[in-house]
Amino acid sequence: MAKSTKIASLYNNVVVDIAMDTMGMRKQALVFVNTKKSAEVEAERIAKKRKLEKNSTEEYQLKILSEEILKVLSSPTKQCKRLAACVAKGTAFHHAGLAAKQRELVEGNFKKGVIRIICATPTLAAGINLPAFRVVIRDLSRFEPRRGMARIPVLEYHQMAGRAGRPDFNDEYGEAICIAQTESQKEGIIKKYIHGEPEEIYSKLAVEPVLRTYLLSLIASNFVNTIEEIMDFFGRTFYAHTFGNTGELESIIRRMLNLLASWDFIGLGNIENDFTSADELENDSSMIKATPLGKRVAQLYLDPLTAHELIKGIERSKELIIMPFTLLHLVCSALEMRPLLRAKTAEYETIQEKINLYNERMLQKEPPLYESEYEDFLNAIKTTMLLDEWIDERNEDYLLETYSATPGELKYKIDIADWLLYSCVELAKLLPHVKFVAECNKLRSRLKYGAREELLPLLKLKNIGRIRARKLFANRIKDVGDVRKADFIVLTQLIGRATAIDIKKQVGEDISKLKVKKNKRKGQISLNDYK
DNA sequence: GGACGGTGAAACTTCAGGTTGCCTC
DNA sequence: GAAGTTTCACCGTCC
Repeated sequence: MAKSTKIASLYNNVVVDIAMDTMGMRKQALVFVNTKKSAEVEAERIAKKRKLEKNSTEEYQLKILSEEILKVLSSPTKQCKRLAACVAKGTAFHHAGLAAKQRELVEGNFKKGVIRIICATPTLAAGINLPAFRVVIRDLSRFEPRRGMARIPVLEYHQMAGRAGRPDFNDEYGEAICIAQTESQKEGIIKKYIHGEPEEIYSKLAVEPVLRTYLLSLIASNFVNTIEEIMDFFGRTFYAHTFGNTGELESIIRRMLNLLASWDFIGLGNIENDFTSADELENDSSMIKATPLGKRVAQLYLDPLTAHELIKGIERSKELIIMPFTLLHLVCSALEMRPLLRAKTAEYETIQEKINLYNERMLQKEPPLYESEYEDFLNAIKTTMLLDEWIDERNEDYLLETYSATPGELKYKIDIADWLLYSCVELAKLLPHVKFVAECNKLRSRLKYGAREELLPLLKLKNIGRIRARKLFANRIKDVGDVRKADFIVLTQLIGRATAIDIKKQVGEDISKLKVKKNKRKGQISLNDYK
């Protein structure tokens, strides 16, 4: 049923008007925008206009939540402070740059009705089930690298608009609102998004990294072992179904087989490793098998090209001193790490200095200047610098200011780097390169905690992260043995009573035998208590 | 006259997201 | 392509 709603224009901004109107109805809204920055700015704009009743339950609830959000990281970033300030007014922004815990809090408290408005990038529409009475789609276009500003797909519009209405909360209907600046824009939106057909779904199989990954895993799992079987298999895929003609696919497959063979990931079934090109095969029914290396690559779900580059790096490292920076650079050069941080013109000098510093020891070679890959190379170095500073114990706030890398993005990069380093370990075991395995494992621990090497012994203890470990280390408690020897009072002063008891227990000391009495004043212990 | 603050136009900068692996000391 | 941010010129006010 068509229903028209008039919303008063009071704030000189359509989104703020709609948001205030929604809250006035005691309902909730989701606002979708096309950049992370816009999500933050829009949430702040609404928050500034929101007036809460003084000393109300709502104000109190939001204050508590706001404080919780601020405390998520040990040192709050500018982003944390902005989010906390918004939440104090019942609005929030939501995008992939948030710390995981903050996302959870925002989502959970929107579901509970504590947060009334969320301004979000499409993250929210994709996976999470967060319905709201109103959905405001402010931006229907988005910047795309080679195309400039492009209209978003109809399917994506449906994803967002579909969040409108909460039947569980007795909403009889929901409202999805698009913002148009002009009358002609309005007509365009109605034509494309309201009455238009969604796009066809197409197969991504012909994208080379996907194809070579599947090709290798099909061979490695012995699902297909001859060119005939391979062609037959791909002939029955959705890709072939959509495009009909498999001629193009077939030529790509043959090219991929040649590559896999030249990288030693596949070989002939009877005598392993004895062909370097699929063109050498006598016929299409020759038995093709994965080599042990190829099998491992397939098990790791690695793109064979990435695996090949990693292997080259591992081989190269045999003649070099392996350093954390060069290891990180090796994984940052992999396709899986993209999108990389973008090197800005003003940063070229600092980046160049890093390159000069490590140049001779780099596991990935520097491409020639002025070639198209050079920009990627600089971006990879900048991403490496971010991770290198992280393992040098820089905090999230510094990293956000220096690299514009939000806590959420940092976490994502760390996860992928960890997976690639794990892959390096597995590949290096097969090559074999023992020293490389050890260095990778050490680096993985440092990456996990964001700590220097000297803290690793302490980080093995549960409930000890980089902050507490650094405190202990600064007080000459440097490993498990030192923890065992350490005075309980000193430990308590450094990391708090509960954690002190906990880690003493972990190193095999039963603290209850130490007759520790709690002082009247909370958490404090006097010398007399410790006998 | 100079320091300071406010304002607005012009120039500049930046742009969503998030699968896979595993046993390990 | 457009939103958001930064920079800078300009103006008014105050001491």
